[in-house]
Amino acid sequence: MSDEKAISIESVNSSSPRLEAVSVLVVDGDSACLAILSRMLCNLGYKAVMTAKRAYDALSIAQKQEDELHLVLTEAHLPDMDKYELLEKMKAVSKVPVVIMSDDDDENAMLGGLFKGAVFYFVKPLTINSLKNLWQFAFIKNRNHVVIDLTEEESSVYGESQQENTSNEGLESDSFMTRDRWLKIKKPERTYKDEDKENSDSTSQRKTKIVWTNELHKRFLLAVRLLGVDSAHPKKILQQMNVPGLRKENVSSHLQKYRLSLKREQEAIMKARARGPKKSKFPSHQSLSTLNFRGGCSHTLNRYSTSTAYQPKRRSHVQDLSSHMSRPSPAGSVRFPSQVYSSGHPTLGNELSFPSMPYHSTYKNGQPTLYNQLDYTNYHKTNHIGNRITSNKELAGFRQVGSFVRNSNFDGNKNFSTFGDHDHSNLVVFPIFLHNSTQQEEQQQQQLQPQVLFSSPLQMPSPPPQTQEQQENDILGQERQLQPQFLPSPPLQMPSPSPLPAAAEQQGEQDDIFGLEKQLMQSPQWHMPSMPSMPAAPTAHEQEKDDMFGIESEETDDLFDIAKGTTQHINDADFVDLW
DNA sequence: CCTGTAATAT
DNA sequence: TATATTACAG
Repeated sequence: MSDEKAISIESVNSSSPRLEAVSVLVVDGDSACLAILSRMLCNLGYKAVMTAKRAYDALSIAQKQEDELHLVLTEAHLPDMDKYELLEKMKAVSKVPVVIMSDDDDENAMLGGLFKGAVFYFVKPLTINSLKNLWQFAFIKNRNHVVIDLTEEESSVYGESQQENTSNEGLESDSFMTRDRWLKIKKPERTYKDEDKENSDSTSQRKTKIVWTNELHKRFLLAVRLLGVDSAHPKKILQQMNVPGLRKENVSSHLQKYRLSLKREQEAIMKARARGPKKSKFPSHQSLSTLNFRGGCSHTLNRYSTSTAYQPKRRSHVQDLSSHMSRPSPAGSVRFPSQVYSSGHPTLGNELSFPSMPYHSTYKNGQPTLYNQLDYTNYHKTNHIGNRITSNKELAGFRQVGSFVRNSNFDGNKNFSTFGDHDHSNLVVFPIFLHNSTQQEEQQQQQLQPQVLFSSPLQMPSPPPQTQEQQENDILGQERQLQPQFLPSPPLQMPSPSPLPAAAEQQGEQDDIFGLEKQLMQSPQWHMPSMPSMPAAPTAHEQEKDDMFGIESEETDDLFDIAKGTTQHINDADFVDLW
């Protein structure tokens, strides 16, 4: 392995064979620079060097040559587009990695560029070595990364060891970043061995933990439904969900849990029904939820906990579900107390009514079952710094069911704050930005690329606390505005018109569901870049915590996580355009 | 290789 | 607790 490494390093110094396979598009408004750069690149042996003086040219080239183009090297300031605008538009057109070069060595500028999707930011003047090594970025293309490990000093602030997240890719001084990144960026190929040596973390480090917010869960459910049971496998689901940063393992894990919850519900229902049809119906939301969460019946369901171990047939539930899942619309829609964010997000209340389970009536043995109607009472919300997480009943229930069953000694009065994760280690909260752009930019984008707003997850370096704050103010400021999902009017990015009127929640969801499905189909890539940290400011909105308690403590936890940069969260904001 | 499941780790 | 990871069986 060390051989391997030696070789790659060497190849960087001399002309690399890989370099010869890489074609580059150089974009610079300055003809002279353009000429020089392209000349240099040519001389270095790059496979092909194209040039563009204007951003639009670059875009069209990228679009036409998507397969042929491996890398874009662009000046930050182009005559026909604003700073970084090309980056964003480029994302819509091609996945080609973009490297920025600029005179501006301001950290904020750099971060901004990276945050907008650049894979690297060169501060001019570029050296010949830089160009020689440039090819490496071409290999980033298919990297389905996200990752961001933020880290460092922060943890020490909290007295935690940082051995874990040493692999920060991020925020470092230019030179440091350059070197470090280059080492990392190299194709994983078979160099993992030596990585092992350098940063033991990178290999074995636990992946960032995502938080299954209700939104994400809904996304998940939609995906499952859209796919139909037969193909509702992790991979497909993942694909369908289209949430950058979400990994198959996440989905698998969630799916596993989801199924478990379904199964248990089924069993619970069956049990109940067998017991006494009279009161065991669970037709109303409360009954079951209460049951579950209040722990009233813990004993009742208790047995399932043990059964988990070895149940002859598990497939069965899954199969069962299938029938449900494939059923498009519920008979009697579940009526959740229209839950509206105090934030004033009108449609979210509606979303919540999305059945998490198989739909309402199912025929089992010829008998309609209504178990699907159950709702979960444990409505609660969590505030994370800047991101509000609202658990919907389903999700909560979904979660709760599992936990409930597991805990035989369930305390009826206990608060179940399912979202608070007290594990400070590696929790990741993905804030979801609207495409990493301001609303205005967003609109511009829409005009140009109404439907395809593709953007890839960005790596967000995490600077030390104080600095970070400042930087954020400048760089992330824009995004932050989007954070609170109090967007006045959901910027719909898809053709599909009419955002669901708030009134919708009063009609059956069926229509909505379909509508949503459609929208979902066309759209959406989610954006969940990881965020270094969120100022507490947005949190100010003490929206409605009318539901659950135990929020405060969670907040605190999240603060820690976020401060450490290890928390990612999925923000509701991105749902705006979906619902 | 991909799934689903269970067990276990964090 | 919730989620991740791993091992293993199909």
